[in-house]
Amino acid sequence: MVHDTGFLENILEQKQINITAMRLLVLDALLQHQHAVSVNDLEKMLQPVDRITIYRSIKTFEQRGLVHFIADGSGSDKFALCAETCGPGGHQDMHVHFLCNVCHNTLCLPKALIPPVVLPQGFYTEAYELLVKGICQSCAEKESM
Amino acid sequence: MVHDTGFLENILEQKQINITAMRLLVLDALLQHQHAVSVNDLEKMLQPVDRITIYRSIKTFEQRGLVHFIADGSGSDKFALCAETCGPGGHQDMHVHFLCNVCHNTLCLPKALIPPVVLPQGFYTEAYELLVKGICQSCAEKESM
DNA sequence: TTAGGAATTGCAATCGCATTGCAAGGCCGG
DNA sequence: CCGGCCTTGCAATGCGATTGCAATTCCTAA
Repeated sequence: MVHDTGFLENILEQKQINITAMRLLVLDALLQHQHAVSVNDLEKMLQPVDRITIYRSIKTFEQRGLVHFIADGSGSDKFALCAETCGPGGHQDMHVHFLCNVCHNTLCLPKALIPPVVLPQGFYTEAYELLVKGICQSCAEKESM
Repeated sequence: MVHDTGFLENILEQKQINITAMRLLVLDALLQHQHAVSVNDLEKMLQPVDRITIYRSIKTFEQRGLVHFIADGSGSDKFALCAETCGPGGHQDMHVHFLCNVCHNTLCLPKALIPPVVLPQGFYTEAYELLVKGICQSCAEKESM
């Protein structure tokens, strides 16, 4: 673990998630990434930890509003830490997700707001998700060298 | 088949897709839906046709720019007919996809344009996809009765 | 401190979607 | 009619994810 245990426990407590050794490990691994990760990514990082435990930890995190799922069309689910305003009642991560065509990482761009979209008459919006594909900052820098 | 064979053949020819009996059946089934469909949907409609054939027909259609895939987070891939400007070179379906929380259908809203999104410095956009979740026109009407 | 119960974890099995390999069939040009 | 290519069908496989169940851990209460 690279993060302080107390720090991690605080995060779980704030979201009303029972503290367990496994969950601390999973959260610690999540915090080490700037980008969205898959269960496979976590499994590799956490070596002997059972895949199923990771799935269930993530599911619990999702239900309590600590992480949100991202469908980036890669075939496997990805997830990332939520904004602090998310909770058991629901998510409010209606921000941009960016999928880099070079490094294939998916990352959250919470600062890129999605402009309101005008839908045809009779449609009601409850949530939305914008997936932008292109070249991320990090890869763009490497290419220009 | 509910559509005229000549009509269907024209569509395939325009996209440079070889005409076969199976592909006419699949295309015919696709044209019967206003919303995006899954391979499962098609399999039910086309009864004795092998699932693998449907997968491969769709894949061919996708490569030739006749249909585009939609990831709506439902777990299974969906696809819908493309705009006419799509071709083997690539797709230009950067329109809104709407997932109804009531009937769970996904539909294309080509007329709802996506406003330009301002990304952080250093990010380059190549494509984007907006998935809006809510209540579709048809379900909204039923609920208000 | 200990007993009991709820929550969590691990293993095995299973499910669903999708893909691949390979052989058979159909189609077309020569 | 023959030969080759594209397409199709079946079987097997891969992979991500889920579920059932038993074992374990954790927490609380006596």
